[in-house]
Amino acid sequence: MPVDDPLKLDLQLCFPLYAAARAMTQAYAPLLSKLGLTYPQYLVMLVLWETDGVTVKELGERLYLDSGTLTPLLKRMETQGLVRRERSTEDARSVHVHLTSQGRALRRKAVSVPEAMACKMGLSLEELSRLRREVRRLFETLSKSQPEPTK
Amino acid sequence: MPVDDPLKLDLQLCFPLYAAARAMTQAYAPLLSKLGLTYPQYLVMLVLWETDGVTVKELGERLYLDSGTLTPLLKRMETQGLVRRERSTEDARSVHVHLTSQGRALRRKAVSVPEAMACKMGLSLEELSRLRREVRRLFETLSKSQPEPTK
DNA sequence: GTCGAATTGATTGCGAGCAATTTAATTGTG
DNA sequence: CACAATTAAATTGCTCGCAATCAATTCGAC
Repeated sequence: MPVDDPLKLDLQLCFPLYAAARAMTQAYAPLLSKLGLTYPQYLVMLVLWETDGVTVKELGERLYLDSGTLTPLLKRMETQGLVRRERSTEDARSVHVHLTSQGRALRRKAVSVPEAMACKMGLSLEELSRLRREVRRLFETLSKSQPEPTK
Repeated sequence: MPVDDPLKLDLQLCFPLYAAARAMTQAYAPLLSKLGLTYPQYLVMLVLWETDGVTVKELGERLYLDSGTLTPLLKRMETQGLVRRERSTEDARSVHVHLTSQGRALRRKAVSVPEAMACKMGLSLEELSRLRREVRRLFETLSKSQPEPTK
């Protein structure tokens, strides 16, 4: 098998990306479990702490997740007492997600999470921001390569 | 809410990483579905094309996946006729995974995948290799921050 | 105003991921 | 040899993630 085997080189970027993303959620786990959250649930809370009362659709647009993922996830969070789901009165198709007082209160326990993670990643601020920019660019390119059906 | 809110900054590296990894597997999907593979299954095939007959444990070490993920995945691949699972004769605890002739043949259809993906990612070779190095470093740091129980 | 198209969530079904436990086999220690 | 500790897979149970489909609602052209 040649050294420059394309099926070997292929393990180069995509696989590390895949492995790093999983390692990242695993690194979050011990921090978030103290808050009773998983990583995707934490992402939902980040959006809600910033903008309470968004619809499921808006949540999906911000997190790039669809209702098939969000609906059951939000139901679990509702059972936990972190959020309330309310169907809109103006447009009965949409559902708004509101923080409960418990959900708002959880924010105070979450403020230490980002620093703890930054520490675990062991990158300088410049490295972190450069890597972020590059990964985001890759994400955008990949997103566009998945052409949504032009209506 | 202050502009430098840590819970806002937090969306900066981890979330793009998480989103990019998902976008990446979605970009693979149309290419791999022609081969009847999912992305994790493709990873298993990459290892087997390189080293046929590895054990489940070795597969797990290379892909950072445990038997809880691999066992059902390999069973599906066995049902598809791509691999054969055989319990070792020397050590009946371990299971070796072998390619079938069909699994070996699939390699020819897979050789075009890496280039197609490289195209979708739209990065130069230098960008690609730099990003790979950085993501891999991040992965290694994160892995170490998850101390395996020292026995 | 009415009817067809579009939009929003919910549902279903399946394939990962992973923690925790279980089972079976092997190793090491006395 | 005996038996405790270790190891490798498998199993269980839960949470994503997403494609495909469905139901309810709203929009828009007429």
